[in-house]
Amino acid sequence: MNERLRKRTDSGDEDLLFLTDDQIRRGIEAMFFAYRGFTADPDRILARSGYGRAHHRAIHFIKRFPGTTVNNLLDILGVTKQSLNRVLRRLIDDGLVESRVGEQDRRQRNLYLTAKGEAFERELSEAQRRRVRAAYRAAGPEAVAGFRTVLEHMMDPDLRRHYEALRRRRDGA
Amino acid sequence: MNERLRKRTDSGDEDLLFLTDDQIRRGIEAMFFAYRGFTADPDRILARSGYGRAHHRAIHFIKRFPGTTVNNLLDILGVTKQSLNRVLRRLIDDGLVESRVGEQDRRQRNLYLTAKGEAFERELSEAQRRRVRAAYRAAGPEAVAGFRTVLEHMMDPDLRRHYEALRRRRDGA
DNA sequence: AGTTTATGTCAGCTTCGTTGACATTCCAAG
DNA sequence: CTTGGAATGTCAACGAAGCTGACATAAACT
Repeated sequence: MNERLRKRTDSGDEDLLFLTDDQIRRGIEAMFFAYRGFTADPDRILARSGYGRAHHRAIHFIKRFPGTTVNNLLDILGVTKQSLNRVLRRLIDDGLVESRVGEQDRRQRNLYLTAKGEAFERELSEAQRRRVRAAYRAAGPEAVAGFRTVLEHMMDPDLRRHYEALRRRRDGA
Repeated sequence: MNERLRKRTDSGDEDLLFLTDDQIRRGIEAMFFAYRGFTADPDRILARSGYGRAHHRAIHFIKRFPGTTVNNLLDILGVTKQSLNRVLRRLIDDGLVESRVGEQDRRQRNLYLTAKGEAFERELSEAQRRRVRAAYRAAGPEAVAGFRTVLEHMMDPDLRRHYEALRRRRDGA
């Protein structure tokens, strides 16, 4: 572990060197550069078919929550329905996503990936997982645990709770 | 530390449970949600003045590298010069950034924040640091070290080297 | 019957990516 | 010294993907 972060005073106080403005600033820049690396591979694949990150996000969450409704997706993605609709329209027209009228509530549309959509999702997610796995492997398990911990604290708490509720609902049913 | 990540076989092999597809996928989603939180506060401030993230990025790196050239900024930001120019044009017209013709090479433009630009930069960066600092504090120093380690490995290695060379040049001169 | 909710769509605006064309400046080869 | 290519910066136009506002439709709820 970084020596500069482990120093303590002999009175036992936490050393707060990891909270200096300069350390924080480095973290901010690292986040910016890392996010670029994080999206680079899927971006290339998406560009081949004329899609963007918006399509990737929709595909990803439909894969995780098959049968989810449009409203649900709106909450997770945090965009307007007009914006999502443009993306979804294209995915449906291209035969990657299927939209079925809800059984209990026929106003709702339940969204599913088609076989073609599943294949594309696999291509995207394998590319991205490869990159993240390489970073994880290089950094080691302790670093990964810390990485996840900081990210959890950086999210909007409401969104995090909402998302975990969705996951529980999915896994519990 | 997460117990599931610490298990080892009695032969001493690393347990690779932190590299399962499901763990990686959770990391990917965490990255997505965290990045939203990470940019939320500056986004609000920027929106008040009709700016976007592109302006924030330009301001940030001009602050870090006063007198940097347009080409330098292009390498760091990873966009086309035409795209950056629009952003820079506006910042210059609004009196946040000053562009001075290079002394040795008069094709170059050296970029500086004006007093007004410095003030705006401070407002943006304080908002973002507040959020990141809160996450750091909640997660603790070990987690932060791990966070930084994983992010470093997630970046494009060439970009990382390039950026560190710039930093050394700045700090060494 | 009237209201609310879920979804979809049209029009129009903005940011911020892109490519192409072009002007300016510098440097180096002839 | 001149001239042609390389580096740099700007202008124009296009596209993707956000946004707001208005409105339509259908289903569900009261």
